[in-house]
Amino acid sequence: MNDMHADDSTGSPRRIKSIQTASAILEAIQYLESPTFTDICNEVEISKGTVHTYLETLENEGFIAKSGKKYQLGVRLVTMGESVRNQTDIYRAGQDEVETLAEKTGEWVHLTVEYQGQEVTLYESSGDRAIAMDYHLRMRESPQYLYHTAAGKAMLACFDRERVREIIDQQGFVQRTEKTITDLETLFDELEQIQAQGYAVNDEEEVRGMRSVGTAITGPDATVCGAISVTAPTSRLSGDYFESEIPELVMEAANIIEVNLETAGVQKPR
Amino acid sequence: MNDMHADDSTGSPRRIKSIQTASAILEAIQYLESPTFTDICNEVEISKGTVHTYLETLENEGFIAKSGKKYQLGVRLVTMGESVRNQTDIYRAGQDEVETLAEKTGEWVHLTVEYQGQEVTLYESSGDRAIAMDYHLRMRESPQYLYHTAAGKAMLACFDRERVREIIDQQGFVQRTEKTITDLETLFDELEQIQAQGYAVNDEEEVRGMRSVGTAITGPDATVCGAISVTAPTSRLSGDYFESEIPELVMEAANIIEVNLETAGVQKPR
DNA sequence: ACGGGAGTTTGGTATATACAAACCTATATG
DNA sequence: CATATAGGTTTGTATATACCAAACTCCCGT
Repeated sequence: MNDMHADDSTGSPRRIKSIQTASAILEAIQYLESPTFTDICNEVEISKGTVHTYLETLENEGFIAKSGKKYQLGVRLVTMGESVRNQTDIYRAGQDEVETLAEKTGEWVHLTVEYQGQEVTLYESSGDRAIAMDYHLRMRESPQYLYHTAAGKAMLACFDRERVREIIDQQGFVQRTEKTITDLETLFDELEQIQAQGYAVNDEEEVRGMRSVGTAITGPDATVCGAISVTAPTSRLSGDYFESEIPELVMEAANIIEVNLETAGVQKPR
Repeated sequence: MNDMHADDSTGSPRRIKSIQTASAILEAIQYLESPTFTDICNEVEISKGTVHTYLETLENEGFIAKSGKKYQLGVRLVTMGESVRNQTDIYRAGQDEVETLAEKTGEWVHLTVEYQGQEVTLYESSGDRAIAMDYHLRMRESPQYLYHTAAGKAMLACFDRERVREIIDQQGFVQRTEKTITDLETLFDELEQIQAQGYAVNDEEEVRGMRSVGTAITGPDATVCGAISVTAPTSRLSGDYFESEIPELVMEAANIIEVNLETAGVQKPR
């Protein structure tokens, strides 16, 4: 008695359609930066009147805010986002270590997690030599493809290969630079290597002139729960520094975070 | 229990009920920290089956995440929250100045905005002497009452007194310490004083042993768009330092942010 | 094995939703 | 100045859908 009205996606659990619609509208607003009413109508395929009602409601609930004629996501989401971070174990366990690593290296350090096949930045810290702010802004705002970054690849390397295949099947390969990985075979080869050496590198695969080194963080239950990475311009991140010193530091940091997670888990197992 | 067409304020706009319900569920999850299914059912007065459908949908959309039997807000909210901040003028215009001020003073510095009569922290930075981390965690996560904090009072002082009255009418006075303001008259008197001297202080009114100094930030259109404050233990924040040096620094920072806002507005007037 | 609490699925129905089209309201256009 | 046009809001209404209750499954403790 499974399929009655063979509908979309997995199985047929009931869903609240209005929430899906609201979600689409929020996504449109986030994507379009500061869209006007009609911008939103054009993005989502819903009648004007309906969109209007949704916007009214979302604004009333604090999910969006209207300033002048433009819509934006609302500050309530800042509060909620903060709440998520503080409840996420890896954030609490890793925040200090990210800062320490940023100070040691002087570069950008990111603490990320995987979410629905993409990479989300939970926390970041910049050392005193860190550059390319714009890029990092974008990175914080929107999820990234896992195969684009060192931290992402480090997490992929821990996943079941079947799962990796599913993620890629779903997303396809998006080429960002001439060095971006664009086929499964290359990716799988690299994942093997990452597993062997314990860390991943990103050699101008996402942004030209930028390299990074990342490694996965595993929780007490032995599953990956995130990754940490150092990012810097190729000019500074090269030679022995790139190939052994930084990887060493990154792995050390990951290790400390893992220990923190372990002890945190002991403190409140429930 | 509720009146049928409970339309607040303007006219009777249509609303999507499902979004309101979803919002209530999200709020419950945030409030209850890591509730189980039944916890949520008890918090919101909706039948089990319905709650189930909502949770399925919200999880599917990334607004919440289930780990084991517990529900939490989902990482999508982190991304969205970050996006809000980066699109908020005062955040972009003030971030650097907050950090500078934190370095200069060595204490906690907060950049906040008003939202529905409450105070939301957009950004914060801690100097090297900053303490009482727990308190600041809470502060970031949940909105605060404006009359509890220096930054909040600084904003209130810029509001129309009628608006202040409305906000208080709605919220009532919640006493946190023996120094908390608990009546309108005292509040209004203080607001006058704040307007006169250009900054507000919080003398252990929210947390015992903690003082702060804050001032409002006005945008190019001459409306308040936020506030900045310095917070430190009473032992360090006293005498001339408390009464003139720090206020001086805070007002200077606010001024710089206002200039940034001005020029930012000129750059892209759209 | 049994009871019961926790969570999930299902049927039916009241109603909330979403469309279309009418309706305003500014801003351009002739 | 009149008119056109796009941007935004409101309303009537058929129908999709959200909601409850109750049946059901699963899991845990005894």
